[in-house]
Amino acid sequence: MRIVTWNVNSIRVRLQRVKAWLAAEQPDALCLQELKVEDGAFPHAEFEEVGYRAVTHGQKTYNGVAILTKDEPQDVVIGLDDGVDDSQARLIAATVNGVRVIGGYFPNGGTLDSDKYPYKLAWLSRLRKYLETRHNPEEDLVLCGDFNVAMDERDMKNVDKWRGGVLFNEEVVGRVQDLLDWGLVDSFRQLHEDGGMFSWWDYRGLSFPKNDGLRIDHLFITKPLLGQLKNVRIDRDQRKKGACPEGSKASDHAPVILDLDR
DNA sequence: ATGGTCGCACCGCGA
Repeated sequence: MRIVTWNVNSIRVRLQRVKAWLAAEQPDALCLQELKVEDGAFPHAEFEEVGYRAVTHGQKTYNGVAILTKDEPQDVVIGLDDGVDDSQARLIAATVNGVRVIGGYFPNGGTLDSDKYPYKLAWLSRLRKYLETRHNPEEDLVLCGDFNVAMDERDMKNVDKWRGGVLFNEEVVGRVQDLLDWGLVDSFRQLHEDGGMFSWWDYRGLSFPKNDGLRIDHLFITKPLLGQLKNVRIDRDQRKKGACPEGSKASDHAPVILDLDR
């Protein structure tokens, strides 16, 4: 079974690339972030052409998440659904072939002194509560997405550039560690002790050619899935411009691919 | 040469 997370930075701009990638890689579940489109304008028919259906939680201009599957997803839950007044579409969950898949576009946080930063901290705490109230660590569960948090100095090239910022500081690492402490394991780290492998490179400043990246896109799994953990890899080629004009532009994130023995 | 980007939507904001 193959489960993937990919921040596509606009599904409309990335449509041809994602379609071609789906046809080639055939994941069982693809979690998408930053759709930047309302649900009514999501290109369902395009994905049906390559054998996928989608459940979406979109909004205009910003954010937006979806799960694409071959088989019908079960028990779809939209958002954190915790009673908090929150207009930002950042979470979607569904059971796919017996695995609970939760895909999130975690808040970036802006800067430490912006009002977006406390929202990020609160959102991370709300997600921990979500796991506590709806799930238990004995389930077969994958929490994946663009976490906008790097967990370790190995997961960035230029530590001095990022340390203390919104993507890598004691506070946000602690909040994501709280998610792990609920009963999750970083599947990528489980199989790759070495660093230097990244999932996001800023569009600015020639970050990708310099490989000035961060590993902020994660697939966390519960312990019952550890025994089925086969492979995790980052498809770095998808950060590169493609050959065909229509699908040439790349997202600033690469897909991260989890393969389970099941 | 010490900068350098995207996407959206409307020219500024978010990343």
